[in-house]
Amino acid sequence: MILSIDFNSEEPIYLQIRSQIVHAVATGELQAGDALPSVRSLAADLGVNMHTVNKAYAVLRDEGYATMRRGSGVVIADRAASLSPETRSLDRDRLAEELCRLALEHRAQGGSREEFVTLAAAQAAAAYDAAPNGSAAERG
Amino acid sequence: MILSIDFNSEEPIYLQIRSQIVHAVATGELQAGDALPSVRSLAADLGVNMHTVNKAYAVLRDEGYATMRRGSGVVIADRAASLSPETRSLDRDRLAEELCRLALEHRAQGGSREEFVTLAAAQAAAAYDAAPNGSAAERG
DNA sequence: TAATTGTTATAGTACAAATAAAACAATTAG
DNA sequence: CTAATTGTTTTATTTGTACTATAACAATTA
Repeated sequence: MILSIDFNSEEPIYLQIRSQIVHAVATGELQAGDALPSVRSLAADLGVNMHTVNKAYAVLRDEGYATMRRGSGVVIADRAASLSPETRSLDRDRLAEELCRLALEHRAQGGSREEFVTLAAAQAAAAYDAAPNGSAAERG
Repeated sequence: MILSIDFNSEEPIYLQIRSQIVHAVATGELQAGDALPSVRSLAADLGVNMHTVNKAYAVLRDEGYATMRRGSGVVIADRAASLSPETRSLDRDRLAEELCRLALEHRAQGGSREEFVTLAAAQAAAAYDAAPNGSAAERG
């Protein structure tokens, strides 16, 4: 798990950290039970402040991706098992909302419905192909 | 064209204004040649500062959605006709990037590829159905 | 007991968002 | 031509977020 920070990016550092860890969870590079580096050590590795990493971890905890316990550290959570149906539904609503926004902007720019759906399917395929932990066949 | 501002939202006011106008362009409620209210009058209507509206309009101008001329005002542009192929390609790249991000987060949350594609298709259909200016059949 | 870990507090710098008041420049209406 | 309207620019203030810095506190682990 190697993180790279772009200090010139408009995206806040703590969100860059958060996104890359979520990415690793998506691809299976990080799995439930895996330990994340401590707040202090990751901060030292990245050359950022301790609080910046702590904020990234706190976001991951609030989103259900990780659990934090002082003394023992931060561990990737079993999100599928720990999520309530309500939270799951909220996630789905947020996804729908973002897709709606993208579709509308695409249309405003003169793009076709077919083009949007094709592009979405292509990106989904790419996201579900990136799998360092196993073959795509495992997920049907 | 009625705009509503949520002053408690995390989304900046000028982006709320921008988004709702893009929304209107997408549905056809606003078309090329249509005039937008002046910076000062819209600011007065919404109860915000003149500069906030001006910034929203400037963003729309930079994105190719509108043209601004002092004395005459702000007018919706014919975006499809005025866009260069390079800009069009950049828009497509940005869309792909956002879809990629959403697909990865969906997978990280335990969602399936099929679910993502289905949801994207549904939102696209909704976006292309919202049409106050004509029937869906007009666009094939 | 000592080290490590997350947590909290305080303070300071930097930047963006929004507001405010005022003036300037180009276009339009009378 | 004149006056009103419109976008543009300048300067300044307030507010909130991001990030850094230092320090201490609390729970777990070795």
